[in-house]
Amino acid sequence: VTDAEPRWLNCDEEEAWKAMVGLFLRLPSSLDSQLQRDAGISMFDYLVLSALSMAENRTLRMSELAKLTNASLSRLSNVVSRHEQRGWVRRCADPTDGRYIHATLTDDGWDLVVRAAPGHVARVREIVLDPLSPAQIREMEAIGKRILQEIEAASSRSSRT
Amino acid sequence: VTDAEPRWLNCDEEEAWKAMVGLFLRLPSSLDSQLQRDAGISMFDYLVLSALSMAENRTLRMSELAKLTNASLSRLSNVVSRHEQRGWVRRCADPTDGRYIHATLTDDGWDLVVRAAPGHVARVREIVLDPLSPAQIREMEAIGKRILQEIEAASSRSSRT
DNA sequence: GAAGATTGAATACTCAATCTTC
DNA sequence: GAAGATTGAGTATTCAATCTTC
Repeated sequence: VTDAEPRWLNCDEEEAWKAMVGLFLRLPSSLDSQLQRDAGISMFDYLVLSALSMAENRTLRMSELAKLTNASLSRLSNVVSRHEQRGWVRRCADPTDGRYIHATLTDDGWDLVVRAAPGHVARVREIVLDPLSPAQIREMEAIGKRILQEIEAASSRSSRT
Repeated sequence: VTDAEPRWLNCDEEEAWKAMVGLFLRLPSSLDSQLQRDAGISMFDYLVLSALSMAENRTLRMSELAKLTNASLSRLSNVVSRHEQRGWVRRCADPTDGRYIHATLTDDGWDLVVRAAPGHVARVREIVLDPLSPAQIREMEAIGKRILQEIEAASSRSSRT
């Protein structure tokens, strides 16, 4: 919030940014449409269920699950409610501290993840991993982590108001 | 859709993919929240208005605008309806071919873009461009374009059914 | 009939307000 | 009172169906 003339993007920056914007507008829908067609769930549904499938006892606290899936607690809560209604997940309070809620993947939920995983991984390989060189894959990781770190910093700056 | 054992991700791929997923789940909300706070619009609203602001006569066909903003025609149509109600955009049929609809940025829409741009660009610099080296910015462009190309290919494969 | 565009219904997301447990 | 979690209202997105114009 300064009055100085903003530093507009130069040509290279502009191009790179446009590619990035295109990516995060198109990649999610591309992954969603494969999963929706083949398993009837969204990418975010898959993230939630697969995070549970890899957890000890197929169980995680809601707040842990939210961190793992990059979601707000509110969004996660809504999504898990739907999952519970469809019988994929069960929730119950932590006996040692009632504030924590444990979400557990049911057998039906497990079966769904097992059925959905191969097609999802194949699509991720097809459009992301296989077209890139190993060096590019490493570079993508570095770039992604660097930006995530800044997002984290920016959001904690604005939250301590 | 093959029965062969799927090629699961190795460690490096897993890490890189997780970073990418985190990125496209968090980056949009980070950009949205800055624009929402400072200008009362979403990132996608900004993309639409700013695309018009850079077009000849501040005017584009709906279908062109959809391509530029990576949106479906249906999503764009809904968004532009709202923009029209707020007086930021006007639509009228192409006199030479009534199937085409021209969307034109109004003076109010222009003012909004002008007001919103500096803060948005500053946020993009802050969390994306400035933390990366010039080489990384070039690499990000290459990676983004490569993946977009595959997404394009995959979607045209599935549409010619 | 095909391309461009819109509509409406179903679904999902966001934000602020609320509730519970410690 | 603060952390964890949920709720509901308002808004946005998606998908299929429809409408127009050529």
